[in-house]
Amino acid sequence: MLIRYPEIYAAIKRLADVPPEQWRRLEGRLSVRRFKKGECFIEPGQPSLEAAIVMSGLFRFYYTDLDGREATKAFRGKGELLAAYAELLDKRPSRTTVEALEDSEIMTVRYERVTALYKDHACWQELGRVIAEDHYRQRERREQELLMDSATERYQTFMKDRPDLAARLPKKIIASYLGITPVALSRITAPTRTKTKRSA
Amino acid sequence: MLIRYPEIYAAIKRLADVPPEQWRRLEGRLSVRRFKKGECFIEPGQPSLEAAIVMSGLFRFYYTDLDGREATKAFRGKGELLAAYAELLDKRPSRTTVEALEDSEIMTVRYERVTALYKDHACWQELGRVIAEDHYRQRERREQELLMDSATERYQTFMKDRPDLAARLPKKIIASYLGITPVALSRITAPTRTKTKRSA
DNA sequence: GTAACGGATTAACATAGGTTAAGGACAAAT
DNA sequence: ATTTGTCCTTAACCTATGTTAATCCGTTAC
Repeated sequence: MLIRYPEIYAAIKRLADVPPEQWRRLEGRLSVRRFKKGECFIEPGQPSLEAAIVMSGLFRFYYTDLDGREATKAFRGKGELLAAYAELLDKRPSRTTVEALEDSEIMTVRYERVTALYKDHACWQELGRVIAEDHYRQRERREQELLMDSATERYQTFMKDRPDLAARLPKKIIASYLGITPVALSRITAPTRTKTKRSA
Repeated sequence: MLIRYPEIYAAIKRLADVPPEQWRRLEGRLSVRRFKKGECFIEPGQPSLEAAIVMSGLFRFYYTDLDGREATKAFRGKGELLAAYAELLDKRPSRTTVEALEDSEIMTVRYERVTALYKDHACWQELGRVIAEDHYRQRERREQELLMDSATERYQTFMKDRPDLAARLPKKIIASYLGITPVALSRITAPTRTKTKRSA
């Protein structure tokens, strides 16, 4: 029996040492799902049971609060993981929305299929560990930015680190990711006065 | 051979299913270290090689930026883990300070002693995974607060979730954790006007 | 005891970012 | 071609929080 999705397997192998015969146990459980721009993979209140890998397209994670204000938590593109991670771990319904920003295609698997493998082979524990560590780093970095950098600095960092996304995204989404309003972002990008650093 | 630190072993067992014979392999590598109030377990620029468990006392993690401003990232007390986590993972020098807020005692182990065990028994991968997942949840929760809640709301959440810490900590440290100045915190706690929600 | 120091509070002022509203550009729908 | 809707920008005004500085209090050092 062959590897059916060599591209996904290669992506997984980059994270953890999953041998082919283990991979085949998961591979059979994968299903393809397609999303049109604007459709949601995860909506708040839904039980959060599936994880996925993005094959093509782009997704946005965001919180919505009681007043309807949203804050964008992350973007995920090709080869990246799609899951309401904290909610999966806690088996809680999601408070997060995961929305396709472009027409997209993903491979999904029920999360319990993965956790069921934990006891059979250390490679699955390793995969879980590496993914959790990756996620941790992203969150920590962002926490530090939110705590210490002004909106202008966060904008500059974003433009430097993710020029690809900056080009693909409407500015209001970028503003939401930076934790500011579109109006505030317009002020930052306006040509006239340049303000750079939060004062000391 | 007996378990030498049953209390620590019990704490570990709560996280992952580490059998006694595996635990003994790590236990022999633990060393006790003591810190007086104000001393640092980790300082910026140091290579980050050790992880530890707090036996008694209290520690504070904080970033320092170029202008010397600090932002407190987390507190860790008895039974909790002490490590510059992202820096350990990346084998980078720490950008974080970990400072004892009270006279404290910890058990340390070189991080490589732990990673060396990963290949020998799945329980260590599991432990690593569970710890990373735990850390992830903490960061994600805080990111959401910073993104969506006003300083007043963050203060109220902190007082509700960690009344124990609120009682033990000077207010300037709490302010630093909330991402505001001591002056701003004083305003929030001032008796007169009560302001609660960020407007919609 | 007194001096020195660090933390907390308050006031006065400065500024970043939010809110509202209006207008313009562009795309999709009719 | 007109309409509609969405996004972007700009302006005017408002509020939360930062900054600086003065004062007070409690602790530690002398």
